[in-house]
Amino acid sequence: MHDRLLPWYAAHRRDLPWRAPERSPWGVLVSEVMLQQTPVARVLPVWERWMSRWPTPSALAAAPTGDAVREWGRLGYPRRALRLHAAATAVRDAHDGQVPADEAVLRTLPGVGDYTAAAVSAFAFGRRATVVDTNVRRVQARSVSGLALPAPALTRAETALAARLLPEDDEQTATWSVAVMELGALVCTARAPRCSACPLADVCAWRAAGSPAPTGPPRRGQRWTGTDRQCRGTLLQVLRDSAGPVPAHRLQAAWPVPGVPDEQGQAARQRERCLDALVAEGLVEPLPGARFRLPGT
DNA sequence: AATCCGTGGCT
DNA sequence: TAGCCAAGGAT
Repeated sequence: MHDRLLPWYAAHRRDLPWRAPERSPWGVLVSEVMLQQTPVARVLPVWERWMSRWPTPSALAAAPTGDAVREWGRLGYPRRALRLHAAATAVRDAHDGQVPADEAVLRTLPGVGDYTAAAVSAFAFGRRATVVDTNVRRVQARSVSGLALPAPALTRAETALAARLLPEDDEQTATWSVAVMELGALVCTARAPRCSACPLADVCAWRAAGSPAPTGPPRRGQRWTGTDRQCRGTLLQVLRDSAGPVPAHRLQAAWPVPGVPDEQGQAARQRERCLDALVAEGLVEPLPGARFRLPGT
């Protein structure tokens, strides 16, 4: 596989700023956190502004958390902004301001799980690490295991397979991992894979089996309308888009939104519950006089 | 282990 | 059009 995929990657790789030679480990960490469950196209402009404003972990750590939440914009999952700020603070206070290279140390940072720790160690420092994301899982499931899609949750076997597929040469492992991910992102996609453009097509176990349809239970979709997630997003958007403190009545006016049913005032209770949770999580700061704002802004 | 946590483009 | 899903993490 290596002699097929590595040349393909060299020819087709996207020139993303966090892959540029001059990017810092901090830039790589920021990109990996932003890319969690979020498409590249939406991350690009936010990453550029973020790195321009906060070129180092210490720079971010010196800013109010609310500034990070606002700069996060509409990337989604705004707790990631909070965790990235916390990670920057930990880097400043416990690691002399330098993003650590060791996977196990990275793993201790807020918002950094198994995937992100391996990715930063590999992509920012060139270390040997087993990087397993949804792209890697899908490419392996198809090309090696002959399955249309990977299992719902990451298995030990998948991690073991990813480790076994890494090139022996330590110098090549990071490039290999990003190449597998790039293939999953551009060719071996979840919905409509472009097998005719795939460098692995003639060795792919899934194709050899006749490209069978997915087996197992269909993924249950995430509801959205009327959920706490929609409510939280709506409340936070009001605060993001406001320069100063927001009176409670403006939040009350924002929820429920048109299209969301409000039986017996349940939407009002939901709004208060979500607002309380946002405050408890540190995404919103309550002020005297029934006003609210992004923390420290 | 299952669920929660945003957002918006794509088919 | 309404799901589907995108470089996961925390609990």
